[in-house]
Amino acid sequence: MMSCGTACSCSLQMQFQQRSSSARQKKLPAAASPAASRICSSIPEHDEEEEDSALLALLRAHDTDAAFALFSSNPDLLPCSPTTASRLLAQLSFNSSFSRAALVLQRLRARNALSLLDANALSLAAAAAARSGNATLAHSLILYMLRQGLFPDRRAYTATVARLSPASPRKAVRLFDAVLRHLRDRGELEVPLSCLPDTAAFNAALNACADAGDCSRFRQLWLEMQEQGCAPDSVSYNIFIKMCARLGRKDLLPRVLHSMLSLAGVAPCATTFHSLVAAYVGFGDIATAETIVQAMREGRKDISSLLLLRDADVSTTTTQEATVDQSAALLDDILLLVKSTGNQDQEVHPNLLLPQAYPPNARVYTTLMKGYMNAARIHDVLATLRAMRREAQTTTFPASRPDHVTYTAVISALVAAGDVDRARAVLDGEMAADGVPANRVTYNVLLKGYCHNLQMAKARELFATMLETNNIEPDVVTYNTLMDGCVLTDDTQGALALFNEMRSRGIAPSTVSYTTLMKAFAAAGQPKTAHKVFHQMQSDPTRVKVDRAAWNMLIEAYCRVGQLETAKQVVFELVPAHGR
DNA sequence: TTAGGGTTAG
Repeated sequence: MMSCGTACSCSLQMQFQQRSSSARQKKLPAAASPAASRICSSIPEHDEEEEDSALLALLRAHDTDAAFALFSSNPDLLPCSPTTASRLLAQLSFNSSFSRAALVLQRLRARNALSLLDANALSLAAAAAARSGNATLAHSLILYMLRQGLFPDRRAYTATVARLSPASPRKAVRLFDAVLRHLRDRGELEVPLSCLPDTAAFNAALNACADAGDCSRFRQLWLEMQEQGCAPDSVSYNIFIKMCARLGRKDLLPRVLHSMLSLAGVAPCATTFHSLVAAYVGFGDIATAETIVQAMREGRKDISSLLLLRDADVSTTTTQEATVDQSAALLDDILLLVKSTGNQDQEVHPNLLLPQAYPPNARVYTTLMKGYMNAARIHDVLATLRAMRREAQTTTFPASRPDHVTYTAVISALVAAGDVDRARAVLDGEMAADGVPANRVTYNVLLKGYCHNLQMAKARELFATMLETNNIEPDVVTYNTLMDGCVLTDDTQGALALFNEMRSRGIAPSTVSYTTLMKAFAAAGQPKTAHKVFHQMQSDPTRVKVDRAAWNMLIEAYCRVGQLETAKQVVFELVPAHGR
């Protein structure tokens, strides 16, 4: 665990801090740096020292709140010693809301004083930034540390890679690579143990590769982690399943489970089966997903051989699928490698059993429901809900009790099937009876149902219930949905009013909000107003991305009223912007 | 510290 800087009892941490401060000294002698002299000239010297020691005293007394109060009450106050600055940031990052730590960083940066911070404080800040959802800041902090020759703690870069991955998986992979390179370049003896990657760190990077669809890097990392003594665990294998799913390698799924059981000796976890069900659902193979869920309900331990046998049956009866992408073929290699590095004495058992039973939980069932929904099998969605409630009541599998996500999935399926009344009945009926509260997403789905059914009065009534009776704050999706409802009912002014209401609530419009508002004006035959909205989107301070749909909407607005020349001009404007 | 169910446009 990273030290918060308050105790420093761990000798390794001490060693680490000493090393990093000597590195800093080499780079930036505090007295000679122009930044430092500027800071010193802005405040009388004795005051600065006094304030610094007052701050340090509070921090040493573990009164982080008081220290922050002192810091924030005086905008000119800047900790001038590395100890105070690092300690302030470390303690705020460790046990306070991140916005406080961010303020300290902001002020230090504005005064060019980031070099006061030691590796421990920067690592804690990066981890806190990642935890609070600020992936960009966490990313910059880790890169800054690398540039300064400091070693980020593994928890810091693991959290950062994980937080970057969903939106920018390639960036996440690059960051992890940069960290590995940095560690390698410094030689192992110098690197503090807490900075070396562990299985969790590699898992975060593997997951980023899976998100990026980067099979070849995935394979390298899989090998590299083992070279570094980090054995893949069940999470690694779950990510492997996800990678197979992304690359269309349905054929590998039974082999992954088999390899983990027989050759690597890794016990699956509940999520392994969830991942498998999700993968099969993604392939549209509901029958196999059902087989797994049914086997889980029966408490069977032979799921691995069940899948292998099923796979063998299917291969003989169906023609081979389209040729496998070359990079995806690398995954075969990994399974072979598992074989060669695994326990050679252990016999490959065709009827390998799971170490325990894995009863299905609400997540597994909800994933199966998604499969039914995709196949428009609404009766099976409802049957699954009934089965879950029955199972939970008979207490065989309390984990299968439907929760708010399950109910939202059911309501979503009913809405997709065009049955809003039934969807509403689930909200007021089963959901209420089970004491499962609806959340914003549930309401958003139902609102979409009413809007698509052109029942705007009902939509507005539900919107009011959501806000007033249940105190659920709307979000940008809520407003986009309602605005779209207005467009569908030719209510241009209504759409505009909602757009403004959203902004007055402090909710930032998204690209979809702008496009929907443009759609309203386009439908009303007002291309110029649509164009104004487009300009607003381009100059939005929250920097929404003007995407293809927005350009298309603008072109359509002019085409609708027969202004083809203006539409052409827009196209010419678009062409250089998109390089076509 | 990593995986894994539910929502918005064109």
